[in-house]
Amino acid sequence: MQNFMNEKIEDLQPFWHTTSHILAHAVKDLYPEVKLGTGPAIENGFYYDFYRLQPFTPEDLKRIEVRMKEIAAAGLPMVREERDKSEAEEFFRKTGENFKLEIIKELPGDKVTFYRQGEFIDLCAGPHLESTGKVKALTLLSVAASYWRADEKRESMQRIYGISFPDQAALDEYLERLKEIKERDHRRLGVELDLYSFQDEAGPGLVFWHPKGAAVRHIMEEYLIHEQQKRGYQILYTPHLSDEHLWQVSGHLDFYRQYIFPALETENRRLLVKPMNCPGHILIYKNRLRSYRELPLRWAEMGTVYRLEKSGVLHGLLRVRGFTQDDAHIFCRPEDLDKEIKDAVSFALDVLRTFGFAEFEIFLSTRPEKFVGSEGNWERATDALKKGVEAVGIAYRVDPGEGVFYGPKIDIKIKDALGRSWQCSTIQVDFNLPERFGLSFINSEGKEEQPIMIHRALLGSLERFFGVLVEHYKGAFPFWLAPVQLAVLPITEKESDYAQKVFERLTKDGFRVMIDNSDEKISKKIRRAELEKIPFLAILGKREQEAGTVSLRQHGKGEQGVISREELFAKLKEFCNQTGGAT
RNA sequence: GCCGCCUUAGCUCAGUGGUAGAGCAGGGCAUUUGUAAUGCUCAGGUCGGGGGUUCAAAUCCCUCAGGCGGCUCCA
Repeated sequence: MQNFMNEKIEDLQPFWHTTSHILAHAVKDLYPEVKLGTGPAIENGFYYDFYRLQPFTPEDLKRIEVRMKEIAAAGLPMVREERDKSEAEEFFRKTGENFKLEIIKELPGDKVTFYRQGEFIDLCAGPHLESTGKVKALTLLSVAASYWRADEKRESMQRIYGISFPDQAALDEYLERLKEIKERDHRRLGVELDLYSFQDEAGPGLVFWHPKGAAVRHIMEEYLIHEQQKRGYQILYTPHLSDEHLWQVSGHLDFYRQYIFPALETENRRLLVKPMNCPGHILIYKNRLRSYRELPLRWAEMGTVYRLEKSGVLHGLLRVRGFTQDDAHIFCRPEDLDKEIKDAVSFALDVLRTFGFAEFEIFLSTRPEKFVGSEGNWERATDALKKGVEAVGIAYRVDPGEGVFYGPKIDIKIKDALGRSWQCSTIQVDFNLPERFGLSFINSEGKEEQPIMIHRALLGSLERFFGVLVEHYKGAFPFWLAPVQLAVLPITEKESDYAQKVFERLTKDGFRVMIDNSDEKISKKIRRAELEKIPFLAILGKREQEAGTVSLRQHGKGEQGVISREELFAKLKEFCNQTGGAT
């Protein structure tokens, strides 16, 4: 989950922190045997970690919440107390709080601070509210496991999450937002709108695109391919399997092994399913001698890759095991780098805007501690990236040392309709692979020179981006993307011939149209089509048939009046060209 | 992968030891309808798979799979 009203978060931190103490207080009251971990404020609320053998049940949470409300209502003052470390250690030894003891031992200095509210005392640096009474509205949200000190070898704690506010209205607003997030969840909408599925029989993290989801994906792909071709990219296809040797040369077997599916043994080879597209593109590059005259080469592939993600991290379409990247690799001369980067950045933004996103966060990640290539090259590449970002006129942030070992990169995140951000585009300079594969071209002096390689994905993974789109539009895709753009709804059987005529004409014109010939009342047909979030409905009754018109209805907007068929075709044509935020 | 929870009809969910239920969706019939749910009727489940306890298991236990919430991870 992302920030809830950015501007408020800082103010609410002590607030949430205090509520986490109230949580711990309540838990100790009700379950004295529980041992306390830590309980900070987080981006959206707070949590507290507890060590307890039995899991907390939903009923437990209810009891705890009731007790918390009592503690809050009691208006206990939060008293800060300074203690000698030895005294504090003695205290926690007596109370058996071994996790607190562990923390104290690692704290610098010989004083520590406690916060006391009524009978409850906790080791804490603060700051806190002056009284528990400030917390007027609170709720517990969930309980989940966590490792003590985030170490999977240590004790498993139970982490209780909650949130609180100074008034009930703010809490209600927050819960409303949670509800909204749930309603937009692409996993729910994927089922409701029959877009895609996962199949137990096939395995986790593998996407089955149903006709409607596939229709959207196909439009996305066609659009991307077309835009790339307009910008001098060429399309490649590379095999899904290739010899293990290739992955040894690329280095993936060394540092990416845990994500590669086990090898397929065939005859005298061991084949790996590709987790990346780059080595394949490189083989094509190396297939013959390259001249500086043909650079830059911009090679793109809708490249489907498979990565063995741990089962616990899979999440709908956002984290899968098989996905398709809108991948491209640009091989260029060092002197072309600036232009190629600049073009790639503005290309990425164009594409993201087309899909309806208007707000971006751009990150420039620079050289990490461990790196390959020369410092001079890194500097030049980082400089090129910087210029590329500056050219598009959007503020960006530098993440020092966050680059990958093989080169600096630019990441672009989009903000969706709820203000949540999602990582999409990435533009990375690579000093590693050209070296490993010994790439070269013949320069104008007839000498061999190493090309610079840029990895670039615009949407990232089609699956993931599709999931984000579903949530962004709440399943109501804009006209140009909608799997069904218009539904023809005859009012009675008597209009079915006319309806068929309209349906066929629109279909022939290339629109994605369905016709509802079911034996239902028109209001039922409309309801069904509205629930499917079809952008336009053409309702045809006796009057329309006689006049050769259609009664048009737009999703979410209701009746749009009666228009002629020609007007309808013209209108739909126009809508086709409306990308970006338009419906 | 780890911890916890969950898995009953296509979907959403009742049913806690005595051999399965509702609404929606689907099929059929009637109805021919004017902008978000016409009525009647039928069909649909080896209760996620396997094993165990018991006279008897959707229900209790074990195990596997999948999902969910987190943790960790996401060069």
